[in-house]
Amino acid sequence: MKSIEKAVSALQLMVESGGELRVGDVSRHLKVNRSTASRLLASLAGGGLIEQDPLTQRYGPGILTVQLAAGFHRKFDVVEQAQKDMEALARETRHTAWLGVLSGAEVVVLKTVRGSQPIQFAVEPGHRLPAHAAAMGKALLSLKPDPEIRELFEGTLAATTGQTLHSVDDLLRELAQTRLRGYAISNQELFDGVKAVSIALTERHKGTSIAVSVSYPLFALPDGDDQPIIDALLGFGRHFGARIGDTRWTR
Amino acid sequence: MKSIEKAVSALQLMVESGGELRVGDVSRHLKVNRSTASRLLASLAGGGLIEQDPLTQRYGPGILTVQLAAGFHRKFDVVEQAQKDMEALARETRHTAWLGVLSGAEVVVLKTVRGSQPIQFAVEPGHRLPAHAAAMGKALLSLKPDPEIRELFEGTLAATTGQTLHSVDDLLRELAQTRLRGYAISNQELFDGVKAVSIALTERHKGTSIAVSVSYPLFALPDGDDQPIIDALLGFGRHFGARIGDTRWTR
DNA sequence: TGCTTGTGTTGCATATTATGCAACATGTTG
DNA sequence: CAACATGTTGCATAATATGCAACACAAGCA
Repeated sequence: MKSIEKAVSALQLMVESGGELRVGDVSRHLKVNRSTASRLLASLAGGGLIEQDPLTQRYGPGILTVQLAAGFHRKFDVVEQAQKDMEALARETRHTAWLGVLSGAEVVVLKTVRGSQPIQFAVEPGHRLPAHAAAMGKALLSLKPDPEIRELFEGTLAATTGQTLHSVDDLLRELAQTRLRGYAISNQELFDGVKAVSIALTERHKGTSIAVSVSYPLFALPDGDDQPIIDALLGFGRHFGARIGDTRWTR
Repeated sequence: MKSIEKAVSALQLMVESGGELRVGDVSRHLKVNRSTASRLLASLAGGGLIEQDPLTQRYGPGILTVQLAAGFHRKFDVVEQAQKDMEALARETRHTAWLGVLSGAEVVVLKTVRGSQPIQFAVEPGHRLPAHAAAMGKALLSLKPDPEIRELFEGTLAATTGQTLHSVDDLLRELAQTRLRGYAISNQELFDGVKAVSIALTERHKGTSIAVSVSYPLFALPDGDDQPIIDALLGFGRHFGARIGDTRWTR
């Protein structure tokens, strides 16, 4: 059903463009005539999925997206439940706490809670990070069997810093270590000068998995001792994991 | 572009069904063959707009909806800004504070802040209310010229209680009063035994309008004196309206 | 177990419809 | 004012969405 696939591509484009689309943008990126793009957007707008600003003629997300997202959050209501525990985690570590889920080979950030340190790294909810470079990504990938990982990452892995892993074999080795270690580490593999640790939790009944991480700039730990942060994260895992019925913490 | 319109209809159906859809549901409600419904949903799922639970085969909202909704909220970032003032409003009145926007002839609830009274009326964000029966709806409709209202409400108005207005003429009279009064009232027109008052605010630069209301059960005011609540709401309007550049409060 | 029923997915021929072209309308820039 | 960019509409043609079966699978039941 090609026209629907094009429509979804247009929506992805809308996200990438920061929530605003013009007919010309769709025409160019989807390589269709302007007329087609115009009709495509008009159809999406008809049902309220997107809305056209009467003045600028630009299209933006519609109310229907909010209603759909509410349904998504109901499925992942752990996100709401995690709020208080994440605040405690951010307070204890003084650094940003993250929560995300896997989407293909990327991690989608669903929530961030900033710590008390003056300089903090954080992104807006909805942002995507390459799973093989982010600590949350590794934590979530470590739940999957190796063959599935290979399928997901065919080809080379995109590098964002000099530390980024760039072969699937390296990634698989790293995931094996992660499983033994019990938590994932990203040492400047996503942002230079920033380290992060993460654990993944699975809701027993729903089967959905989330990752929670803490990120911290290296200069904030002159002695390089991040054990307190890891302990805090594992403490969070015990508390919150037990609450949502994660198989790892409840027996 | 009929196939896209069908896809959007399916998404609306998903919202109405509480965030879960099966192929059969789409087939029935859209009156298409199961094969068509199956391919339609598969196409939507391809781009991540919706997701299929591998176990139950049911479709639910995908991560893309969250990202799109984030874009929507950026457009209506008043919703975030209003949080603290709404909390103050709910605290002061001890009743639920609501925030919503107009979508056709309905109000979409974007946020509710519950008051301290033991019994509270509130709905989940994303819920739709008939605009002609809700106080927020009347407040928002009162911004529009009469002819536009007539166009929006052709036919009779659906009644949810015995008090609901059921002719467009009644509604127009009510809206005229609302404009003079400065705030809208819904006296048990939406829920029996529940009254609500509301004001609408318009962001000067963006031109987007929101409504904020306070709802309260009649038994909570034995003497029927709701002037304190109205005063609190108007106070909110002055504070928050000035902050977002509403033309009514800033001169 | 064997039978029935309900449901989701795929191959195929046909008819619906999505597409590019062109033209027009409108707004923007130099 | 000219030149350009952009959004929208009518129309003929090519692309594709659709229903019909048939199949696969699971659940309920005698």
